[in-house]
Amino acid sequence: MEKKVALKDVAQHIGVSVALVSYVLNGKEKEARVGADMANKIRKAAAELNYQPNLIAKSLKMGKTKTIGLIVADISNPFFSTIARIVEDEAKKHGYVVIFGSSDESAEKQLDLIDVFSTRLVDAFIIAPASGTEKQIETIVKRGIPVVLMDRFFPGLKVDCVHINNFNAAGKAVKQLIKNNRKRIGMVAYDTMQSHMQDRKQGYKAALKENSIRFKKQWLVEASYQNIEKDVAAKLKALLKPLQVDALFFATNSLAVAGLKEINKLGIKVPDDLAIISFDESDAFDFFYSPVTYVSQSLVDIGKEAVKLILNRLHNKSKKNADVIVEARLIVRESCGSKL
Amino acid sequence: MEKKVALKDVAQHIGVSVALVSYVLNGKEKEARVGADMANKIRKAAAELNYQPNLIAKSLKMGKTKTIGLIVADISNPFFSTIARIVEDEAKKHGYVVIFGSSDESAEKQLDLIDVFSTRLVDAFIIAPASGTEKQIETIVKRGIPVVLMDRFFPGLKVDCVHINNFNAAGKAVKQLIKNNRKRIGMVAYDTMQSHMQDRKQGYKAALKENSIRFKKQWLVEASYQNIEKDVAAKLKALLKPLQVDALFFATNSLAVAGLKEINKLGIKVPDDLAIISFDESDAFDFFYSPVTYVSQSLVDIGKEAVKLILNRLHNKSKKNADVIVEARLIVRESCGSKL
DNA sequence: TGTAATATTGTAATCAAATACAATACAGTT
DNA sequence: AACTGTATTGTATTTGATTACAATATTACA
Repeated sequence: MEKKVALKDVAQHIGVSVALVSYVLNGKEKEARVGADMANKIRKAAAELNYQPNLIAKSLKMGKTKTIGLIVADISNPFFSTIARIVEDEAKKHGYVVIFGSSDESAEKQLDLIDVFSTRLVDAFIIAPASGTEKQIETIVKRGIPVVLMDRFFPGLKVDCVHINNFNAAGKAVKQLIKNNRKRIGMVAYDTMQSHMQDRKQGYKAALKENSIRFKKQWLVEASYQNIEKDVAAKLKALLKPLQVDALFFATNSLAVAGLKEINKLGIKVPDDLAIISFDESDAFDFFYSPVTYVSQSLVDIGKEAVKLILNRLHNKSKKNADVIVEARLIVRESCGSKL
Repeated sequence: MEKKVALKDVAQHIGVSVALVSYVLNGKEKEARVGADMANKIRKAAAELNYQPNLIAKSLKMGKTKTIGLIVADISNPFFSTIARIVEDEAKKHGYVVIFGSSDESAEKQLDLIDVFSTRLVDAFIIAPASGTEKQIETIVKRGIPVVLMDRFFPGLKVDCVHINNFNAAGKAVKQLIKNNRKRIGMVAYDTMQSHMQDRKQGYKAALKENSIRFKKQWLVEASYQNIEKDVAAKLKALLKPLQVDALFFATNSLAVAGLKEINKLGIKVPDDLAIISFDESDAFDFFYSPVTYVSQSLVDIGKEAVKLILNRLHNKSKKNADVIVEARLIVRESCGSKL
């Protein structure tokens, strides 16, 4: 096990002060007026000794860690891991590294993660906030640490955020079902107050109303995040046996995957008996016997925009808070039925 | 923006030295023989001021960052993101945080990540190594930094690793196909020298041989990781049109997803025309019209064991290198056909 | 040659925390 | 009262790097 070589070692190796080495290796020879031959000698020595700066020491001195804390509901969910990958790539381009944490939609766990990341002095946060964590986000902002919310946000809270227009997206989906002559349209959502979910529900209801379809309470199936499988299975069964709707709109891919399994189990035929539209993508949607129509959010855009906003904050280029709306489009396939 | 409160602030607040505060807050009052009332006063002050230790400073002093660097091929791949989640949870239990990076199976990118993580002084690495990176791993070991390889490993290299027995697992899958009367069994794999892939191919060939089936070169379809989609589509088409096999064994879920799409496109019926078995899981497998039989690796075990091995190393509890074999079992469903 | 101006390089403080060692205080003993 | 021993608390160094400022060397010019 070789010991690490530090600035001091490089300096001693050629008999100069650490200051010089630091200046040269940071490209500040000009400002520090270091002689050209000295500079070369230093660079050569650093290379010879294979000097690697200690970023921890640098962080301590500079007060910056070049680290972004990413907090999502669950990194194993493809929706978030895909975003994570984009964030990773974008962050790397600018010398940042990402540490991640999964909140499981729990406010408590999220607070824990924020604390842990804070004591590690992450330079910024990118968060898909759990329900009821507005105060947590506010605290981060107050501390002067850049934050970007994604996927969800808190109306009224002054923070940068990136998300789609959930109200419209849901509306688009529901209108497509209506266009295909469906009149009794159910929705499967999470029972959370989070803005994105509320907006999807509102968008769904508004689309019904706009088309003079009277919303029925039992059409809205709400599952808890903590046990999707069981909740969806049980509550959906109640709605589908006997069949009280002719179409279903799923608020997320996880809900859809759970729901489609139950639909298969009940032997309901898509789209003839029941038309389907979901939010987000899934490999499963491509292989369902009736390829699933879905609202596609550009995860690439979400990830890229999130990092862009964070970098703007970090470089003080932004004044007031940004609210970036990312595109969402309906990918129409068999599952939503057809006009006739 | 409030300034951070440091040890010094707490000390000044009650007029004592930082040493005392440090001892007390680290639970070393006994060793340092700090008076009981003093200790209480300090704890109270720390709480009042909401003191949060600066882990960066601590890391510098202690030479430990309580951080694990996780390097996988692609964090957006559910196989790896699922493991990442397990690693995250296990690591958190022990006060560790995870930073991640995706190598895209590129040796160069992987080296980059290792360098970046090294300068940040991660305490340990968990890596699913890209092809041809044995030297990189060796270097880490030489530097005395704990590493655990997962999913893949390098025969002969002395490092801790966690993986399934790929040879046997592949054999099990192929034998199942043979049991179901398939005689012309193809395999779709990656064209890499990585041990896990080689073992799967060898297991496949051995199973054929053991059953007196003569392997034909064209049965083995090899795709490059860089463009799965096109490679699989093109090469599989060559094998399936006209149909030269009556069964296909996919070496990973990504390959299977790409392959199944092509199979659908070609209108080949599973399992009647073609029986299917894949490695790993996927939501897609559940929804394919003929539910896909697959080799299930326990990702939970892989993740947990990886962290366990790392912690052992970090606590010097381990002497020689461990080689943990995780269970893999065949989940038999429709796609692999039946006996008659 | 003396002095000012400029070019180079070194010194030392700083970041926040840990800790070896020093220092002081106080009680008990003779 | 002087001394020893233990109980408490403080001082100062260390970690590796950055950087303001000080110091020295060199060159230019009168």
